[in-house]
Amino acid sequence: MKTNLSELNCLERLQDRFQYLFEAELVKEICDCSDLKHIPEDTELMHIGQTITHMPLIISGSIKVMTEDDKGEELLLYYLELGDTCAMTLNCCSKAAKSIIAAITEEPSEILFIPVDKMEEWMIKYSSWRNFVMDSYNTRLNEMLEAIDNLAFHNMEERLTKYLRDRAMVMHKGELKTTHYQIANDLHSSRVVISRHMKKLEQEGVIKQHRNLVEVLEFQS
DNA sequence: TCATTAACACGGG
DNA sequence: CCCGTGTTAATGA
Repeated sequence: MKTNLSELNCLERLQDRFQYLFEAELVKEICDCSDLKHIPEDTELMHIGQTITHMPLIISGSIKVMTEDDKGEELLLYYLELGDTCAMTLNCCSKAAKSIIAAITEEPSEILFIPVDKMEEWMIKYSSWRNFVMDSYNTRLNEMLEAIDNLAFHNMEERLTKYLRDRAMVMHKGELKTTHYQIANDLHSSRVVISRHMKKLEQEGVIKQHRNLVEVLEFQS
């Protein structure tokens, strides 16, 4: 049976996505005080230094979370998908904290924005919310460790392969609409190096290349 | 040895 | 013509 999600209202959509995660009253409360937004792809939701006022909850689509060095060079940390939230926003309830990461939509996404001052209240009120926040911390910490591991122990070719597979996984398809330059930017590398490794990966049969398109071959969701 | 930067050629839209 | 891609040469870590 197919459900046309775009015709459901906010409460129904929340129940559809989170009924097994949150108590019914919490779902209702989330619905009452938060804002569901449709965001086009490649939109910067948050930049470094921006004050955090809302926490995002991903209903559909995906977001890439990047860090930045002092020269403004970027590095991909991890992706956020359905049901994920950004752990960086979780520790700043009622404080005017500033973001240390940038968040950009990878594809058109629907995101629920929850005011941060609700977080503390719900932490006390709902055990499902506490568990959700704890799980998010855990998941994000593991992903950060994985990102560090990648940087420290793997060369560019391994990083590139992992990057392509991860990205195909997030998009749920093997075709990635991207350019060598964008990949170089995400991996904090140069296009020359990416072009060289991409060529090699193509010869090895890992990927197939077209202009503005990369096919990740041995991809499985 | 491998990454980066700059520079150039080629081809498609 | 502009952009994405392939390649080389020089330099650095």
